[in-house]
Amino acid sequence: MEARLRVDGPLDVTRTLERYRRWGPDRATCVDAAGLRRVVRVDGRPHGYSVSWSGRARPTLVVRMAPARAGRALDAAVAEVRRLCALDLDVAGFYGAAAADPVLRPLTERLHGFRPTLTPSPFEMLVGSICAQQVNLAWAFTTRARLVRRFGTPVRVDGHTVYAFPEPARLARVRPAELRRLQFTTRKAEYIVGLARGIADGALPLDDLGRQDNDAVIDALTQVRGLGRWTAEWFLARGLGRGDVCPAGDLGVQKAFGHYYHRGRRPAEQAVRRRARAWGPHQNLAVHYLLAGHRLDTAGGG
DNA sequence: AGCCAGGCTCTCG
DNA sequence: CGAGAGCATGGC
Repeated sequence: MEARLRVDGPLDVTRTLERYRRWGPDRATCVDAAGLRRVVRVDGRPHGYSVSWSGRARPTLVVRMAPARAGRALDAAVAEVRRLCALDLDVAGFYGAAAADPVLRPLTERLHGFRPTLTPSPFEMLVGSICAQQVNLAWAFTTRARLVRRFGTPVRVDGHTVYAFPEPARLARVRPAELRRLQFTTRKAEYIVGLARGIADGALPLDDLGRQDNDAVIDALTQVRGLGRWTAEWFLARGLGRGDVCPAGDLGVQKAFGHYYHRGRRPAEQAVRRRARAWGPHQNLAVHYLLAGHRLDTAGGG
């Protein structure tokens, strides 16, 4: 059972999904030369699926699922893939706006078809962000991977074991001491369990956030212990796919801006915010390209 | 050895 | 309010 995705606008799938293999194999979103494997939940039931693609500039994406699965599960998988590849973002519009910009234009040429990956579920996005708070990204990846293997649901897909990301209800009944054993800090353990409980008991209706404006989302998220503005802005950018967002407090963003606009000196958050605001609805993509360009220019660092 | 990593909370002045 | 300490660990 399979579905084909029509891609509107440029898409370099391999480069877009590269972040899922940068720090080693990701057990929730498995990307290798064969393609992508993941698990989608429908009514709480996990369904494994795989994605392959061909063609570079305008690839065709094929989503496959075991034939016994209901059509609804395949639809859900297709919806996930649309998010993972950010197929609904206005990349062409960004390229048009960037054409007049001496910094962005070369980046759009070097990184043609590159898109941010939008995390399939709000909970997965927020837990990933908590893992990444303050520590280097390699360590963030390590702790997140431990959490996925310890509490996720294993599913066999094409001969590989892929883990469905743990649901809030599962992490809600974890004792923080169990997360400490995975080398989460006491604080982060409390944040993750607290967040999971808030979602599981309905106090924090994450799925409603998609209908609220940016400021309302930031207000709602920053009321949750462990979620600050940095986390909320990345949630808007990489969770909800909002275009008019710049996580200006992010260290990597500041270093990238410093590289391109301040002779290598890291600018203050407000300076980043001011510059980004001029890009209006394209801030998210502009930031994404600056981060990636900086990574290329510094040979994998930053 | 000591400082830094894609922060956040809590406590003080 | 704004500043500063503390968090826990890996990498350089």
